[in-house]
Amino acid sequence: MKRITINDVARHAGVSKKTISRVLNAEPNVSSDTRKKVEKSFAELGYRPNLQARGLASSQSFLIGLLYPSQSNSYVSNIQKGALERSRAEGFHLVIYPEDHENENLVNNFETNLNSANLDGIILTPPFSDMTGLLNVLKKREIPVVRVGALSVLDQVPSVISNDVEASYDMCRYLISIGHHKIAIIKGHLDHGATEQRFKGYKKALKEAGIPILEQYIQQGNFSFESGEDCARRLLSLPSPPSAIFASNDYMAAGIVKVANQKGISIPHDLTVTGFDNAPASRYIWPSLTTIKQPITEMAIEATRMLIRIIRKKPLESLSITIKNELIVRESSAPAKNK
Amino acid sequence: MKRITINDVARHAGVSKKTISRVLNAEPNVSSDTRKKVEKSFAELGYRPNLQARGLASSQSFLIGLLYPSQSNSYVSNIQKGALERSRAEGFHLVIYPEDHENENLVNNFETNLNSANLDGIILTPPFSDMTGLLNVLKKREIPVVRVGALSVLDQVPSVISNDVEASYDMCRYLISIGHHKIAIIKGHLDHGATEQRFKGYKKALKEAGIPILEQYIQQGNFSFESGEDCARRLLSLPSPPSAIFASNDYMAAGIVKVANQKGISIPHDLTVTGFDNAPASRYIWPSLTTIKQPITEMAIEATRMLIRIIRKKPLESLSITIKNELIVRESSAPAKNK
DNA sequence: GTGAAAGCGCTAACAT
DNA sequence: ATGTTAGCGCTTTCAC
Repeated sequence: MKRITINDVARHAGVSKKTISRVLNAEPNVSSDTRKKVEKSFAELGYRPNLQARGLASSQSFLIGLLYPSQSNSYVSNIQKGALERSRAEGFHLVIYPEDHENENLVNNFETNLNSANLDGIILTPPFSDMTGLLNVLKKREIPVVRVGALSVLDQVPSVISNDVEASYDMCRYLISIGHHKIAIIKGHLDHGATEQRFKGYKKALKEAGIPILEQYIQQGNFSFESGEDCARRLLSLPSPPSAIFASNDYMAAGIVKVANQKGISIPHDLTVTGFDNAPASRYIWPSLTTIKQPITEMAIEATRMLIRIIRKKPLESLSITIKNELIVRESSAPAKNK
Repeated sequence: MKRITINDVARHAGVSKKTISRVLNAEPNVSSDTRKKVEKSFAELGYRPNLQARGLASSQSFLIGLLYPSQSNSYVSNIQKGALERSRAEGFHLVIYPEDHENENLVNNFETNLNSANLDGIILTPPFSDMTGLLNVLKKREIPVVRVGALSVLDQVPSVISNDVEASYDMCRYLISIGHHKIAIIKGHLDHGATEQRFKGYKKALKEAGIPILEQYIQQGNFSFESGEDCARRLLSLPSPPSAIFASNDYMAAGIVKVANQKGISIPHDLTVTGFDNAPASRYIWPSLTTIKQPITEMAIEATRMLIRIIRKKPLESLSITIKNELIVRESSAPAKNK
């Protein structure tokens, strides 16, 4: 089966190659008659342009790269979902690059990809969104970049974020509103920017409500299930244990639930537990977790839309877009008991 | 920053374009002296070949497509992981195509991708691995394909599978070995091929052990958490409830755990629950689930390896490769109580 | 509004 | 073992 090329279409439609190309690229200066004729030929011949050839001639690739940490989870699936939705709609293909963010050679490795694939643009997810070394290389090579979930605001590098401080503030406000005063927090991994943000929201909400922030109610976790268990054990053996524990992610919250179950502490009757992220597991454990749903897919859609605008050299409406998080109340939280 | 091309390298190394090309493609007939000289020039100039140009000249794309169902989960992440590991090592890029498997236009949509991206080969995951319509199109276009987790054995279309019948047989053998006779099963979604396979293993193990297969111990679920809850409620209100329930996936098993917890039935003391898939949630719920770990990443690695061999027109050792599943015993199973 | 010519960076086929 | 020539399928440039 011989491949149909632009020449075949040109012959079939009785016009020049260039006119076909114009139709293909939606360029102006084609009469609507000609355009129709050409489109008819496309259909009749079953013509599909060759990406490689277009790419070579126009130094494009129609490929968008997605860089994300290799030990990934549901966050990444949702990012992929969003990025694909837009790329596909605009005729781009999505090429995925999981990388170990602790790898020394990260920038080098990734540059090799860049060069060989000739990516038209790149979407960065955390923690890559804040790696200045990487961003500098990308900037020097003038490759369009959009950052998702970045912490720092950088001139010239567009980003799409959600507000973790606000979300965590909302969560704590909710806990306070249902009568909790003894609210503990389990913090996340120190390397992760979100950790500090989520802690900020906690402090803000408590301070505003006039609740003292107690050292013993602040535990350092690392986002793992096991660290959630450890911190929960410490919190629950305190002389005056908290009535609510806010874990900085769902896996740690799941660890709390396990420890509580083992100790015969009933959730939410005796203890309220909340998480963050709306991980799939948050639905499957019992009781299901009250948590924060980040608009991950939506963020990726928006990021991809922005990226394609940059690739096409169209102006951006705004350099940074914030999408709201959502509080999801499930079974693991209930009003504090009056004592 | 001007792009370094093969011409620059040729000039720099004092050889012809073609020789550079030979070194690039690891072709024979280059003296090791020349090869070294060229490689030195590569390094000094920072030369990186252009994918588009190579592709156009050799009608390749160095792109491998991964087709998977869009409502995907941890299965897909693991497939991606494996496929990437191999593709990357061999200089291919992975382009992802989530598609709705119930979409009527699937084959057409996907053909458009094929045409425009010029994929060198395609990896099919369930349920696409068994779609004959799709396979026929791919065959007609002579595009290399490898199927992961396919049920049917097809001539000429290589596949990498794991043995669900055997895994489910192993699971039931394990339950029997720790003293369970009253073993119920919750079946999966009827459209899913794995459902029947997993049921077969169950029947085989019970039959072999001389345990009668009781109608009331066989429940029809659909792989969802909620269907697990429903089936569990029915099973646990039976006059003679089972001492062990084998759910055909982890989400349904999580549903059983929830219902048992609500009813005050202690797992594994009063009831053993097992799942299938080793989904992340199986670790996070309490008690954690005894389950089957499918070698998903390994399957994808193997599939990609095979695919690249086909692309390179090297012979395949075998048309179908089977990788063993693994039984993971966690907290949700315990010996049956003697009554 | 349309077309002709040149060339993107590389490899295939054929020399030598 | 190495080089020459042509051309992959398209876009760019510039002409009409």
